Amino acid sequence: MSERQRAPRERMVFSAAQLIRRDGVNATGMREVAAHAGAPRGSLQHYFPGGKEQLVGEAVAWAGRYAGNRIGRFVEGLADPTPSALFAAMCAQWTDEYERDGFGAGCPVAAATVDRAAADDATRAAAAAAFTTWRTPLAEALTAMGVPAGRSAALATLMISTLEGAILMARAEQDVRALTTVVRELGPLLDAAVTRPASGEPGVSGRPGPPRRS
Amino acid sequence: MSERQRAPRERMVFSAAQLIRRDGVNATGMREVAAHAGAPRGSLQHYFPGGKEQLVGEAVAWAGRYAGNRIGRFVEGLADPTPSALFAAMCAQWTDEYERDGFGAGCPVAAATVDRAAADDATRAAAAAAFTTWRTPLAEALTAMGVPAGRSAALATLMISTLEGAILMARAEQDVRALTTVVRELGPLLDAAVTRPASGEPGVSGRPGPPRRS
DNA sequence: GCGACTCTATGACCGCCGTCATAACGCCCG
DNA sequence: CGGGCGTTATGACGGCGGTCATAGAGTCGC
Repeated sequence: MSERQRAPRERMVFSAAQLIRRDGVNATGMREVAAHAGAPRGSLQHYFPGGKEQLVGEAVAWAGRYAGNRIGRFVEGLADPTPSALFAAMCAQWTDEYERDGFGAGCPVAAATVDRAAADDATRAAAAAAFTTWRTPLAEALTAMGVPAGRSAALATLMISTLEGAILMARAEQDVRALTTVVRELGPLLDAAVTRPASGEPGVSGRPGPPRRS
Repeated sequence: MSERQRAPRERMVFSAAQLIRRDGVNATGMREVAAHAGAPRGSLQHYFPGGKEQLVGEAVAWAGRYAGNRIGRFVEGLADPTPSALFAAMCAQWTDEYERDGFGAGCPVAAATVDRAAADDATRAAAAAAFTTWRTPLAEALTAMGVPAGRSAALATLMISTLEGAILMARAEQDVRALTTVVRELGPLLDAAVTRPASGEPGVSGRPGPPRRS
């Protein structure tokens, strides 16, 4: 159970997330996950004695962590740390993927919610937790950008909701139009929520600094 | 039940939409649809020789038409015909359902997209068409409310994207918080897009002055 | 009565699913 | 060398999936 090995079990979780992203939870078979991860079939019941529910749950949790971590990296990479620029970066990750690799995959958390919210409460809760681990650092980033603390959580919810819906529409239409549209339309509203000149850069807060304009 | 004899086929489409809404496309069986509709199993291949793909396609199309028709009825029922009020009505349909019947079901078009976008292009196209039959009357309603014609389609896309994402989050969290939040946060932006005092809205006389608040 | 047609009814086929049972392998420890 | 244990390897089982094939009911014009 040490982390000396880089990939046996973890690769299966990652593969599960990828396949769920593409085909949904129900259409993703356990054997398929093992094959995709290049892992032996017998490892499934060894690493995931809780069966598919456990595997899906970990895949969803992984996706939530990934999305949450991306927030920090987005903020770091922004030349202009405004809410609209952050939202644009979040959406750009999807437009880039869609233009590069096609519209084959969506958000695994959305897939888990659609396929399992009614039937499997554990997976539903995992999806809710994933949304939280995504929303929390996003709200903190907004606060650091100058959005009032009471408003940040609401705007984070709005941003994630809009992005999720735009991903859905983009996939259905096989066109990034929805993603680019929501970026353009929602941006001004997000920036208008900034009331003070943006405190500390990512993570560290409390240090007042002048807003860097382009 | 007089309708019981009136609509054997239509009931199956409706039942399919309901079950897809709850469990997703893959988890919804043909036998289950027939049973839910109170229809004989043999009617499936009679009315839907195209198999599950046809049934799902018609269910998605039905959902799109339903959503599109709701727009008109929402506009008629609004005391104050503003974009934010329309968006609030659209979201209220979901909060009402969730508070009344629980979080058992989501949007069937979203479910079809998640489950079938990668594997079944016909269903994916049906989902895209459903989004269009939903977005078109919405954009027209916005234009009638005074939103510039060039802006209406973009705002309609934004509204539907946000609503779809909020539905997703609400289901995962089993809490209407996401829905109420996006209504509150997005409303001002929508109303700010109104530039002229609402032209010919369906059946109601125009009001003087730009609409403010809701 | 009698086709013709629409609809219903049922059973079988084949395949994939998740899970379980069981056994072998690989390697370090004693 | 001989266990012990984490891991891998197969095979079987029961169930459900969509679809096909075929035959039965009901009804209507003639």
